[in-house]
Amino acid sequence: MTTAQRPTLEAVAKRAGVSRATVSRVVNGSTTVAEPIQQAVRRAVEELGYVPNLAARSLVTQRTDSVALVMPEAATRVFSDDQVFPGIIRGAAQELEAADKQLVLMLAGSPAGHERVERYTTGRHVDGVLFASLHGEDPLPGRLARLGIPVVCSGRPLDGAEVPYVDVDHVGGVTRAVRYLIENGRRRIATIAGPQDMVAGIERLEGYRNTITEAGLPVLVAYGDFTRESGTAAMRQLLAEHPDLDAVFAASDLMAHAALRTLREAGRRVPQDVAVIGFDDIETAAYTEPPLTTVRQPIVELGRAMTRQLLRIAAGEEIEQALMLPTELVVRESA
Amino acid sequence: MTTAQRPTLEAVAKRAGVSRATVSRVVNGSTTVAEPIQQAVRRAVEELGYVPNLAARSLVTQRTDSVALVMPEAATRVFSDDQVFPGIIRGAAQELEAADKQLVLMLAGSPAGHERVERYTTGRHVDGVLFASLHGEDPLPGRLARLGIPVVCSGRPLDGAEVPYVDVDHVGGVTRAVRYLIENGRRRIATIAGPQDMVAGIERLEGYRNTITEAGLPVLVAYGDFTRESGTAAMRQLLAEHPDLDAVFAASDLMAHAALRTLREAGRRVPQDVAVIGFDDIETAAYTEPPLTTVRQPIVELGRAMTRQLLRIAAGEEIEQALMLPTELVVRESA
DNA sequence: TTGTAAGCGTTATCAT
DNA sequence: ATGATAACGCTTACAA
Repeated sequence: MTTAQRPTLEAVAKRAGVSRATVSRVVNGSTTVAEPIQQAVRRAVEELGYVPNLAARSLVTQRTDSVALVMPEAATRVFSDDQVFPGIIRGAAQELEAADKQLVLMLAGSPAGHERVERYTTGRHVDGVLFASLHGEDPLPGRLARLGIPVVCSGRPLDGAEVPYVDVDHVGGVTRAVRYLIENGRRRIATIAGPQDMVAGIERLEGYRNTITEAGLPVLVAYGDFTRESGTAAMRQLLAEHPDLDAVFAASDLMAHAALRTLREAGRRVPQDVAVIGFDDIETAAYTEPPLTTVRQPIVELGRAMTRQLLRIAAGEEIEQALMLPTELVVRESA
Repeated sequence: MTTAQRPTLEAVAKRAGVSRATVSRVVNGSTTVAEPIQQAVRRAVEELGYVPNLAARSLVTQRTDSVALVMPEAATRVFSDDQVFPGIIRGAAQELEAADKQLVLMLAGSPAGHERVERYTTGRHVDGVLFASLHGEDPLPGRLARLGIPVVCSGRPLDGAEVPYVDVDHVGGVTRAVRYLIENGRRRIATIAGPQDMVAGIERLEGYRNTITEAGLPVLVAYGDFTRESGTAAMRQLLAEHPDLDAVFAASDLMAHAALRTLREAGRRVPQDVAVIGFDDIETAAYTEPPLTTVRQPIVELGRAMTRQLLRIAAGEEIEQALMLPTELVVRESA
C-alpha cells in the first residue's frame, strides 16, 4: 500500500495561513468566519484534497454518523426472493443517503453473528440500530433502548419491550383479502400461515382467523415458513385434509406461488375451483400462472419510515412508539 | 439519551491494578502478558462491560476494520428480483463476518450518490472497496487502486483499468446453452441480449454470437436490460422480425420469464415450438411455466470470492488480477 | 514482562 | 472573529 500521506487540518491551516480551529469552523459550516478567510480555507482544502478523518472527528464528537441495519435471520434465508430484506435495505439506504450517514449491514443469523451484533451495537459504534424482522423474542432491541441507544424495529417486538417500531397493516390487508373471497362466494377458505415466531406470521394468521370466524366459516390452517418449499408441503396437506376447499389465503407470495403449482398438479383450476390470494406483491406475482391476486405491502417505504424514525430519535425528538403503513389488495386473476 | 458513560481502557486498568498498555495488550491478544495478569484484566473487562472505542483505535492504527460494498446501479434497479445484488451482499457479509470486519453498503446510482462514494472511499474511511457490477466506464475503481486502496470489482472493468476482479464464466455458460439448443435440432436461435454497457451483457451476447456464427447459423438479436418488461418488448420484437424462430436464449432469467409468457400469449408452445433458455438460475426459474432451463451462476460465491481477494490484498498478499467462477447449464423443461 | 509517554486528527472551550 | 490549548480513547515505541 502506497498510503499516500493524507493532508490533515494542520496542513490546510498552514496553507491557508490560519489556525486549525478556523479551518475546522469552515469545514463544518460555521457562519462566524469572515468571508475572505472562508475563501482562502476552501481553496486550500481544494488544492490539498483534504478529507476530514472521521475517526478523529468521531472520537471527539461521540457520534459515528453511521447506522446499523440488523437482519436477524439466518444468512441463507435473508435474501430469498421475497424481496423483503432487499426492500428494507433499499429504503434505509435512500433515507440515510439523504442524511449523509453510512449504512452498516449486519447479519445476526448465527449465534456468533448475534453476539457480534450485540458487541458492536452496545459498544456504541453506531448512532442507531435498525432491526429488520425480529425472530422470536430477541432481547437485544430492548436492551439497546434501555442503554439509550436509538432503536427502531420493523414490527412489534415479541418480547413486549417498549421499543419504537414501524409495521405494515397485516391484519387490515388480510381482512380485506378474506372478505373479498367471502364476497365472491367462497365458503371453504383455508390459509397457509407463516411462522408463528414472527409478527408477520402471527398477525396474518390472526387477521384470517378473525375474519373467518366472524363470518361463521370453518378455520382451515396449515403452517409454512414463507418459503416456496414450505408452501408446497402446506398446500398438499390442506388438499389432503380438506379436499373440498374452494379458496386459499397464503401468508406470502412465495407460498401462494407454490400453492398455485401444487393445485395445478392436483388437477384443480385456479380460480374456478380454488381461488388463491397471496401477501407481499413481489414482482413475480404479476407473472405467475394465473397472475396472483395479493395484498401489497409497501416494503421500501417500511425501510424509509424506520430510518426516518430512527433519525428523529437520534435528534432527540419525541416520536410515537408505533407507526403503521397501509396495505392494499391487488386483484389479478387468481381470485 | 442517557449516554451512560462507557468504561475506557483507563477504567479497566485502574480496576485491574495495571497500566493502560497492559490492558491494551490483553485486549488485543498479545502473548507477552503473564497469565495471572491476563486473568485479572479479563475479569475487569467483564465486570465493567468494557468495549474498545473503535474510533480511537482507528485513529492510531489507521485501519477502520470496515469494507465498503458499492452498488453502482440506480437504487430502484439494484434490488430487482434477479437476486444478483442480494446474493453478492450475502456472500460479502459472510466472508467479512469471518474476518470480523464491518460491511458498509453504498448506493452509487445517482450523481450525488457517486460523489458521496468517491469522497468516502478516497477519504480512506474503509480498508477496501468492493464494486458490484460496473455500469459503463466508471473511473473510480482505477483511481482507488492508484491511491493504494484495495479494490476488487465484479467483472472486468470496462475502462481497461488494471483492477483485480472476479467474474463468472459468462461466455462458457452461454456457449454450453447455445450448443445444447443446436444439438437438439434448433436452427433459428434468437437471443434477448442484456445491456451493452455492462460486462455481463456484453459477454453473454459475445458467447451467443460466437457459437451461432461458428455453427453457420443466423444471428438474431433483440436488446433488453435484464428486466422482465424489457424482455417482453424484446420477445415481441423478435417474434415480429423472425416469426420462424425456434429457440431463444435470454441473457437473464427475468427476461426469459417474460419471453415464456409472451410466447404463450402468441400461441407458441414451449418447448415444442420454441425452446427457451435463461441465465442466472434464480429461485423462480424452477417455478415458471414450464420450468426454465437456464445457466446457473454462483452469485453468493462471487460475493465471497471478491471479499476474500480484497482481504488478501489488504493483507499485502499478491493476487492474480482475474478470477473466474464456473457456470453450469441446468436443464429443466423449457428447452 | 510491564509501565511511561508520545502521538493519532479532530472539536470545543477559553481567551484575546 | 480568530487562535491556543485541552481533551477524546487508544496503540506503540521505548524504558525500566
